[in-house]
Amino acid sequence: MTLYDVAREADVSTATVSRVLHGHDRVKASTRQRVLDIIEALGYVPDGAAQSLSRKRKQIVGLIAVESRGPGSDIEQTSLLFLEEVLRGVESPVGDIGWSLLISFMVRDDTAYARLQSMSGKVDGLLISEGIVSSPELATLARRLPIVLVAGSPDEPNVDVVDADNRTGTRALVCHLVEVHNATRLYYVAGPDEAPDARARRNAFDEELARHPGVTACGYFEGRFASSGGKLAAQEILATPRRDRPDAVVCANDQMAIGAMRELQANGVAVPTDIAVVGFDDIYSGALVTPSLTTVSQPMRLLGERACSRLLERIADPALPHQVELLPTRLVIRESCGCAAAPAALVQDRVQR
Amino acid sequence: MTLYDVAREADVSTATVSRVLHGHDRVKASTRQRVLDIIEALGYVPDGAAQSLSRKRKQIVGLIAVESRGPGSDIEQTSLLFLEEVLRGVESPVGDIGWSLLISFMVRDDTAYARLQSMSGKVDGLLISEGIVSSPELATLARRLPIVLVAGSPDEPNVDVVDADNRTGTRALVCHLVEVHNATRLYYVAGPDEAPDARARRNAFDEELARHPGVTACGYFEGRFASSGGKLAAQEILATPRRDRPDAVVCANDQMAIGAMRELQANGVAVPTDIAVVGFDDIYSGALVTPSLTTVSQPMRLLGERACSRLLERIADPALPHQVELLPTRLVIRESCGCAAAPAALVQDRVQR
DNA sequence: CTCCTTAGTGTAAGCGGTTACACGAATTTG
DNA sequence: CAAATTCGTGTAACCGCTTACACTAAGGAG
Repeated sequence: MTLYDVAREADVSTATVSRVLHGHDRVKASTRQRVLDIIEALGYVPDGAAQSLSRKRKQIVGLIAVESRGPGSDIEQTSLLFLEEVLRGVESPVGDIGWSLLISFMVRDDTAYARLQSMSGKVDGLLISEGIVSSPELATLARRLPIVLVAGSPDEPNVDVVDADNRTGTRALVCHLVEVHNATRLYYVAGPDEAPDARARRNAFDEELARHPGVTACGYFEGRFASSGGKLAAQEILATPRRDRPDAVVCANDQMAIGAMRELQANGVAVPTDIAVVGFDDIYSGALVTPSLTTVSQPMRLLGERACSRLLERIADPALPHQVELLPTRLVIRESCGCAAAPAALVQDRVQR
Repeated sequence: MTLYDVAREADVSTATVSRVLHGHDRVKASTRQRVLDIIEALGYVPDGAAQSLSRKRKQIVGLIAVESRGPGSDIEQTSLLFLEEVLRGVESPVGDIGWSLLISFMVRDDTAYARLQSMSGKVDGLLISEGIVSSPELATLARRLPIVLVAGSPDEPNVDVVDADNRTGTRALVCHLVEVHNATRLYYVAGPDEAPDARARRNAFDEELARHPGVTACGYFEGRFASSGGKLAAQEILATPRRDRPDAVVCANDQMAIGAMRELQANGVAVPTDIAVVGFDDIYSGALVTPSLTTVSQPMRLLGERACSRLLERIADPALPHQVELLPTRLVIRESCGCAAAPAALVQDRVQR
């Protein structure tokens, strides 16, 4: 079932069928109708590969999702909830113009670059959700096709970056703990250092702390973004004498915050009375736990949407200057920071720069 | 940067380059090396569209995800958590053989069929996650390319179906409530009737009830799979006189169960003491709420994996007989059914058929 | 030393569309 | 009414890769 079959059947040339298919040129109404009828009758659908080849445009964008299977970070806990929202965001601009989305999960290993290469042959542009390949490799790729980093480190040349404003979000959160709840001893549960957003959040934590004399970081723990990491951090805290314990535990994501909170509670520490716990991401579960989790909300869907739009712009015009776009985050005050069980209203804080 | 450029540079024919690229034929070692060096130096990557066209195989499978934006079912609550796991399951067999995954979100509307058609031109086979198009349309599609229904109604001809065993799971759950907790008045919060799994669960609920004389369904509510639906159902229950209330509320998914539970609790009804509440799906949040949610776990990742493998098999051999495969579900007993806060161990119940 | 294999490589015909260009017919213009 | 447009359509090259087939050179068998 090809264009030729349709053309023969309708007794026209393939050019005419193609014209009918795309409404481009002027085709006599009667011819058009005849061709359309044949197409309908034959159930003809154009072959995407042939179209891509001929148009020199695949009309496909690729999305690389990181599949972290590292020890201590199982799938459920890591990127779950994050990817799906981003995905929907991405699909929206892509679908609007009739393009498609090719997705691939990759582990950060030595096969990643090869797989990326092969993927790069099948798409017009790439959305990479994190630094799964080294910087030089990325640069090589970027020379061949447009690349937008989603939540990546903003220091790559030749790529665009769209990210949530981890810095401002984290600082607002810390500021809230210090200024509203008078926390003076903060404990930080970080994400893996190779994740750019984990680094950004941790740096912002330090930065904000530096702005408040008398407030100290009384401990760090690298929890790898898994709830088990939060649990381990909590155990470390529980192992210290009561008076050396922090006032508040700031976690680089919600899963770890939930893990930490539960472990503290299971050992008789009241949250937030004894120790406050806060997270980052605003996952669905955060609103359900007791006490409900104070956190920072990332516009995940918007993240996907903006990244994809940017990519499409760049595909359309590769000469565009490269940009870094930071999307605003929003402080979500709930109970685990020590605030009263507030009405569902979400409070918006602002940090001074 | 095409195959021809490489061929010219290496002073061989395109055929030889192609052979080197795929290791198929015997190529002299020295030639091979020279070609590989040139490829490396030029950073050549084969064009996917051209390969697809030439091979008559796109090496791409499509996944259609339902995007329900209907009233009362926002995105977060509906398929969240479901899709992502399935996705990862699907990607695994696909990635193993170097194929790709094309994904599209679709709303069930009048454009769906057209979009599906267009998608069908870009892939070798389709994974459809629900009945987003009518049965005859599906049949037409299935005539042109292999289709596997993920969690679909098993009565389609010409398509394969892979689904979780909603029936057995639901029956085990109901059986548990009745036999262990002596529930006699059950209230059912259903999903939207157009969703095949919603229908399957509801039917199983009725079926199991019929097996227990003296046990009655004291109410139904269609909650559209959103937690707000659970809330509304709970309000309906709260509006009835205390003695007319159910012993247990069985929800077609966890989000609704959580919604119902919170609304009941907010109005002074103790769960599970006054009324038990159970769900379906075993989402991450279910373990975190208080009381923790008794539910049925679906092997979502396996679902994706099996569906995809089946599709690949069918693409390889279209003559294969069509099959329906039901994947086992697992009863997850926690607290919300009335069981004591058990150790983390998960209990496996079994229902007699 | 001829004939037959086999290794190694090239030629060129597709794969299924798109589209620049060409061309006759119909229509408009002066 | 001839010339200039405009309309409607066909011809065929091209997109980049794969692969059947053909061919040469070298090695082995008789």
